[in-house]
Amino acid sequence: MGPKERREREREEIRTRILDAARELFANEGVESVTMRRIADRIEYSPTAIYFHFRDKEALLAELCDCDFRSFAHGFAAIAQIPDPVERLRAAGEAYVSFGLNNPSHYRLMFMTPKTTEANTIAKGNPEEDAYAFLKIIVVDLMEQGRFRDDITDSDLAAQVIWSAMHGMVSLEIAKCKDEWVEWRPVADRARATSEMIINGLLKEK
Amino acid sequence: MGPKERREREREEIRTRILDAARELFANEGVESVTMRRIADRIEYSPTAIYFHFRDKEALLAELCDCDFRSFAHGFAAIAQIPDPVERLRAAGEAYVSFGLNNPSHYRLMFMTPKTTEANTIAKGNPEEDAYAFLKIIVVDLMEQGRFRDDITDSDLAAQVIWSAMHGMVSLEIAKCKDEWVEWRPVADRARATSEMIINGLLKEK
DNA sequence: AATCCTAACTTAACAATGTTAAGTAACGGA
DNA sequence: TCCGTTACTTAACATTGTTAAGTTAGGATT
Repeated sequence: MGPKERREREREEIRTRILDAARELFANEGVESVTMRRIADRIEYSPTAIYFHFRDKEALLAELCDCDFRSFAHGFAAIAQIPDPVERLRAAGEAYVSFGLNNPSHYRLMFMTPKTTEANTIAKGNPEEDAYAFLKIIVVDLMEQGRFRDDITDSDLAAQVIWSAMHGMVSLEIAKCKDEWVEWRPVADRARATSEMIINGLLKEK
Repeated sequence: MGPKERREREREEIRTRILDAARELFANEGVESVTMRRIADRIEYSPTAIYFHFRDKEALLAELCDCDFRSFAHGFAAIAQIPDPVERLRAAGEAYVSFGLNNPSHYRLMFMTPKTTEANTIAKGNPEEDAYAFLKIIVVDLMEQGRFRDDITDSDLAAQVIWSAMHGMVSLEIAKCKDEWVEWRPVADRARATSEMIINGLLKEK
């Protein structure tokens, strides 16, 4: 079955070329520059050709988002080696913030935009692809070591609260950094203070 | 100067009619339903008439946003009466979350959408119009009573960290509540846990 | 080998959007 | 009475996502 496989391969190739073009536009010029026509220009196809490979623009963006989630999770690989879960949590927080500030377009698409599609291809629960799973391992490690305050027993709840707090910092920075209404403290200071608040607020003293 | 004033008044009236129509569309059908043509339909004017009263769509939305910020801040009036700043903080957090969950469209526009315009008409620093100022008063009260941990001395930094954490909760709920990737705990539980984390994380024990 | 069919496109078009250009009607001041 | 400004309207433009209707090339079928 030679020709059939070649066709399949070629189809996959143009698919990734579309995704790459979209990703590049997206990262360089922001989400509003990602139009079907501009993607098409870049790969020297007509705009309609894209529809043969993706149901619609949203499906294309969803697939981009999936890739981003995976590479985002990969970014935590080195941190997974840190033995002390408190230090690991601190490092993960720092990495999370760095990602958001360095990739605001991606962060917005990933975490600040309501999704209408539900299907994704992330290996749920695998910490190498699923950053939430990575965080949960930290939380469970902390819990097993008895580091949490006694009233905190739900590891999912704890993980979600931790994530939310860091997300709040990053997303507010992305959405409101231009706003002069508030005298913003440097984002690095806010990040550190948030980390310490999380640790002091959830863990036992000392 | 009779006619001139009447003109002025009529002008103001149609202006608010435009804003009201936009607000209604916005609250009922989401931000993507707010088009110049639909607003125009509602007030039985042509779409171009709106441009005589607002520079462009963004200016219109910015003005809506201003109104929302003001009424948002007004929502804290009753809470201002609570004498104990810790209880006031708790109540403010609850009110903040309620507002976000009950008005997700407004919340998105106010806090989750990067602004390109800078001018607004909020009385900065007045806690009746400026919710950040309201929060800051709580923080300053706490600080004057010596309730904060010793390493926390910057009231703006503290206010921003508190706000971020609550915002993270609300915004994640709005953007990702449909996402089945995470086994979300009930948002009310997350809200309470976040509040407690803030209080335990920033204040002295007991 | 001739035919057909389907996969992979292209061109043209549609409807919806924000926005602008050009025209018009009314009304107050000179 | 005339003029000009104010407050609009109609028509149009450019840009978007998306679809309809071809077209072409190459493997499969008879």
